[in-house]
Amino acid sequence: MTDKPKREGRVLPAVVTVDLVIFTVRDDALHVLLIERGKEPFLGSLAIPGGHVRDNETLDEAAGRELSEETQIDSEQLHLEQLHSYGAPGRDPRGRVITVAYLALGPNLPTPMAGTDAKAAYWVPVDSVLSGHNKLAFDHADILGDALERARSKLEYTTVATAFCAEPFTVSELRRVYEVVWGFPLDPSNFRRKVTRAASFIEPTGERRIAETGRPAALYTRGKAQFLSPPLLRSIDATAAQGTTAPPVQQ
Amino acid sequence: MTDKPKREGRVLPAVVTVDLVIFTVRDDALHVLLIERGKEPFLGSLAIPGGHVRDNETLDEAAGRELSEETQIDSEQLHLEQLHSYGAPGRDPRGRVITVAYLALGPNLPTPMAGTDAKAAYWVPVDSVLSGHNKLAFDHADILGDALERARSKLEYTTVATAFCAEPFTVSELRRVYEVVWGFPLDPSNFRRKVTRAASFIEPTGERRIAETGRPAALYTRGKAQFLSPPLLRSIDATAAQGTTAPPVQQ
DNA sequence: GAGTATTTAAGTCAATGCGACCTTTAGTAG
DNA sequence: CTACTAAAGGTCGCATTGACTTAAATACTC
Repeated sequence: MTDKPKREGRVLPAVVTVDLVIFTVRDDALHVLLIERGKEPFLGSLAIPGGHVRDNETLDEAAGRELSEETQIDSEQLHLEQLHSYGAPGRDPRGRVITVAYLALGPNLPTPMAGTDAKAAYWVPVDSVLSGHNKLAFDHADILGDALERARSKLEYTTVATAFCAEPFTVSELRRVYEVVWGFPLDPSNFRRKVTRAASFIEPTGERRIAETGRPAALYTRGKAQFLSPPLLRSIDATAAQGTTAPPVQQ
Repeated sequence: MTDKPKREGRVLPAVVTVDLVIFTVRDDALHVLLIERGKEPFLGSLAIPGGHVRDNETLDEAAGRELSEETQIDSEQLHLEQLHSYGAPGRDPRGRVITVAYLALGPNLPTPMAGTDAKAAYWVPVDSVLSGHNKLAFDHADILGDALERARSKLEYTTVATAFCAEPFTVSELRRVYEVVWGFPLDPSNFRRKVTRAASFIEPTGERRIAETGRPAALYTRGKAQFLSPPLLRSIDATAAQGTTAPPVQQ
């Protein structure tokens, strides 16, 4: 609705941006793409990438454009969804800025070497940010926290975990995604039973991958299912678990 | 991020609004609060209520303010959460308007007789809108559809269903909420077993309500639990069920 | 080539949760 | 007192899951 009279002069025209929390799994840890700010405010601070929405594009298109600018990856390859909007009056010292945050998930991506912007970009382990010595700019720590919880819960009842895997992938690689995002180990056998019996979660290719050691693993591609029913729940007592580094791998 | 240069003149200052999808259960059907628009565009059309975000308030505060303006109800009583943001270029013919949609759930509310605005407001059955002969203004039909799906899925894994019930309430009233929102009947006995054994979903008051007929029902208040674990899933085959009127009550 | 290490894959079993269905309880109406 | 109604509680079988064990397939070592 937009038909309120602009009485009291309190109605605001605002700047609208999109910010992206881009997650990937590398080195058995969840990483987020951060940029180093090149200007005030928060010059030199780390921040999640983003940019202005242009006047001829939808919010989703703006997010997709920023994503490919930052990662130089075909944004079709990545999972991208709107997360939440943030618009507290003081969140940007320059004025009223409403940002629509997006969550992107992708397989181990190349380090983006200075994208279209001259900003330096890095993959940073998420838990090193959250246990944060170097604080993020603006309210980006809140956004990152919300994105992490969204990702964790989406792994429970959807099939998005496959977005973290480059095709083809093995069941162990998929399990490693769950372990790294949730922060605790899963039983390999029960996990295999769950994902292979779930309808259209993963599809066998018939191929096998010869590992350096151990039995060759069967390869799979993403199935067409979007949801996991019944869900794969984080165990109730493990809900308190925190940390996003590699969980203690059971030896 | 807000540090992009305004090159190309394509960066837009936009109008930001909040729109509210307010659901309640009355007469065994899910209803949504709609207003009749008093000015162009879409003069005379039905729309979900909303208004501009003011320059000194957060998005949540703007939503809460609009909610109490429209319903004249203490917004503390209602469940209110951000739903999604909509900002397609053409969604408002007057210019670029980004709206942050909120979802509100409440017990059977009074019909708001012309709130602070002179607009007429009505409770309308949701399925009569969706099977829609009278189309909603703007992209409000999309917003309503997203809100309905959000409400349906939130009933599965959270305890928000109690937000539809005025305290104290009975198990049957709570079950009726699920049936009306999901659109199909539930087994009364299994539902009772589920909600009474779930930790802190509902708390018995010790009181009973004498009905016109049948055994008196025990009364409950909302428990402190926010999540339902394990969730109460819509049955898999019933996922295709549609409609939000009263499901066929098993006689 | 036999044995070991390692990882994948499959199987077992008890406990839990749930759908379907039935029985009992506590009130009203006649 | 009897019929009726809705609440409340119980039973039983099936599917899923967690914990654990066993088998299979490869590389490496001696």
